[in-house]
Amino acid sequence: MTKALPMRPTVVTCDLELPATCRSCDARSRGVCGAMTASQLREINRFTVRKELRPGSEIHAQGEVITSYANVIRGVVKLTKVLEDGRLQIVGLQFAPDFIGRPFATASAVTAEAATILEICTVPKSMLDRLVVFNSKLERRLFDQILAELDDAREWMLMLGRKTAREKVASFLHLLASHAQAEEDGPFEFEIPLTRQEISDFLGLTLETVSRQVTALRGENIIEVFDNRRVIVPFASKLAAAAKIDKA
Amino acid sequence: MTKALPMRPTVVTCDLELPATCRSCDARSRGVCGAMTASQLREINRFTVRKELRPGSEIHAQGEVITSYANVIRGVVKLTKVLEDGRLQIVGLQFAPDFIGRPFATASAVTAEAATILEICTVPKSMLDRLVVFNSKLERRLFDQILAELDDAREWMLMLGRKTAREKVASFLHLLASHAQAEEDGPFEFEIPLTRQEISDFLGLTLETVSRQVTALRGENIIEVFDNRRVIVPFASKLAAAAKIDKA
DNA sequence: CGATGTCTTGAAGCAGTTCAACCAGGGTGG
DNA sequence: CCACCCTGGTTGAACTGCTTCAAGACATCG
Repeated sequence: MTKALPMRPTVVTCDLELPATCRSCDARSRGVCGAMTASQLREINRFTVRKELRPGSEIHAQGEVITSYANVIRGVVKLTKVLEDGRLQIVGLQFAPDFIGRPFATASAVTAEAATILEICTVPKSMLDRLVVFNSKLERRLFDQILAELDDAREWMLMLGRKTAREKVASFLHLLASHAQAEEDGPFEFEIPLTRQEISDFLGLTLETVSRQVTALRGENIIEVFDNRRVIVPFASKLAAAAKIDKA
Repeated sequence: MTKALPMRPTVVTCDLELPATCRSCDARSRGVCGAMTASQLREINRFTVRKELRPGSEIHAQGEVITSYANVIRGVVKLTKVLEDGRLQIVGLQFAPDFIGRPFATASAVTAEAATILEICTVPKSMLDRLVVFNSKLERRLFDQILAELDDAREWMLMLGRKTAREKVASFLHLLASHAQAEEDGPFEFEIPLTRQEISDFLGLTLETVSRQVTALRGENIIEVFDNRRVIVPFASKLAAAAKIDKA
């Protein structure tokens, strides 16, 4: 897999050798691309495609054959499952620089869809599958990502099965808050990337209940809300308490 | 993995070279041990410990440091998470020959506990962690197991968030049924390995609701029940319909 | 035999759903 | 520029599916 470069004997990693699109990309430092050498990135870069998607557009559907993977560059992806009668549940949310796609599987068990304006970097499945075989570091990164998704899924099972509507909404806001900034108890602000309907599909509630609980949390000064989407959390600890986050 | 003949000098895999305990073990054919050579199994076998646990005894607790992995030989393991006030949710069920333990993590995010009389084969974490580095086939098996657990977790998220009590109970019975036998629509029988309380902890219900729904399903001739634990399903398709199993 | 644990059944209560009305912002076109 | 509609959100009132509380059935066990 190592690829020789024009007139340079030693293989070294240098930003200048990186593809232009990779240089400033978050996926290289914190995502799966960080497991690849400059030469591998240059190789793979010839097949990657950057895409910008509008909210609601589908990346792949439940049951569909997967032909490519992708990395989230900017925006939020929602993973959903539906019953035949149309009942829908969001089973995962992915933020930059998360990896989209189930390694080794041919068909997807979930629908992946842009929740916000979304920028992704797609790569043909066959390409990455081949690379994984030789690059154990890359396989390990993918493994770590899936393990994190499993931990998240189980955390949400606890939320779905045992928390009240109020706790569910607080848990959701806490999740977004923890993505918006690192731990610390000062006041801070973030944007909700989902509609009330989508939040309810994530929490196993109705949109009316979500709306009522947001209003309730606002009434208790646990959050402030502007323009329906912008949230200010004066004390992260109060939000965490309302969410009954489990300390594992 | 190629299997060979007696009286040869080269290192090949032969049942006779296998540790006695491994010879008839299901984990070797269908579980992670299948990814190891006879010599690796002999090596690792010096550190493995077979244990028989009674229902309710703990394998490891939520937040506890993990020092060993294990394989389920016989029985059922439940993975649980609890909130501080004691509310509990089962977030995973493991059957033979599943692997117990989160690779690479130092602490467990869940409690693992015997749900039935349980036989497991434990191995020190450091031992297996070292082996994984050199055996990519083994890593791949672990990866596949985790991917299956993720798919299960998401399936259950849909159930927890969007199904009715009746559908939840039917889904649970369907899950057990599919473990008891392969697909086919004839009548068949299996045993429920959990108490009503545990079923409710799995489905996000109360034990009373579970009891009522079991009674209701029995009244509709979708299932027959003997001694509270033994179930006969006359038509698997009727159970699947009641469970609203999603076709992905 | 009482004691204990698991399960069932009944009746009352309530958290969250359902149905419906209304509000605010943002196009769009006459 | 205003009337119009459309989408997303809020709020109210009635309803209901599940929970809660309570009692009783059944089996096992010292």
